[in-house]
Amino acid sequence: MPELPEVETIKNSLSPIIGKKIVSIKTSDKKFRVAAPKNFKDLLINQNVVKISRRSKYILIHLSNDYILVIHLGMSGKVLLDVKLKSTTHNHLEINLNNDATLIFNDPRRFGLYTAINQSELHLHKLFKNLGVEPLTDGFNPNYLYNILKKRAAPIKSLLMDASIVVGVGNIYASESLFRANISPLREAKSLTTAEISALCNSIKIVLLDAIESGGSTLKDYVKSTGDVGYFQHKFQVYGRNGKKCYICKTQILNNRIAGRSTFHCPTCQL
DNA sequence: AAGGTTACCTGCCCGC
DNA sequence: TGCGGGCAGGTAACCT
Repeated sequence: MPELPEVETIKNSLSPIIGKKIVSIKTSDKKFRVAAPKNFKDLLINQNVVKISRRSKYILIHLSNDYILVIHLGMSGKVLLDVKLKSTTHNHLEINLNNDATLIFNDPRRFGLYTAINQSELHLHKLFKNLGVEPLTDGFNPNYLYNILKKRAAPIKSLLMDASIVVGVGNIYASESLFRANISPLREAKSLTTAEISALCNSIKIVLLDAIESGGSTLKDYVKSTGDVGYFQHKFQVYGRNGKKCYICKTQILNNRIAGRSTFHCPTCQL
């Protein structure tokens, strides 16, 4: 489900659990691509939530024993605080806190994960050690991007979704950022001019910030931990608009498959 | 080594 | 109504 804006929105909505203590935990014991450690519950029980942060598309819930409850939502994951779902079939984590609140991690497709990692080992962990820069930091700038893109022949859109280059940009925001920078997603990365790279870098930041401000994008049933929906989907210029007219020039929006993913763009506005 | 393809899962929507 | 196919916001293992 979520890209950076959705994960950031969910993270922010979890602030009510800061300072609360974990009193009980129920897991589904269903198989995930990354298994939680055997002593997962022991690592969490009786610990206080110290703070909540985000790295890439991972939600990090920092505990008083220096362990971090790590949650990734994959394509279909949700994190809910005191919200009842129609079906609890895919609840994999139910965490009860000492204020009677319940945190739920629900994920039908199980492309996400939950685990506990010691704070001191996080940056060495296989899930984190190859992650690139955060797009909303100064480390993500035209110079950084140029030095990587100049050597690469892949379509620019594929590289925007490569988390070893820049994290958090998924299939929606890659298409939306390229539209706003007037760059075709099919372009060879190394063919981009420095001016185009600057525009793209800027577009990515603006689109992500705008989406965060809108509470993320709700496609099917994306909900914040409060159960509320996001609104950025109403601002999509190209994503999912295959065959519809470009809002700028009225040309039909195209859907191409790039590295196995649907990719939307306006062939007139984006060159 | 880079880039494309496939697999991992369930649910939903569409056409027959 | 039922079934099969295709698709879905992510990631990583695997092939050229």
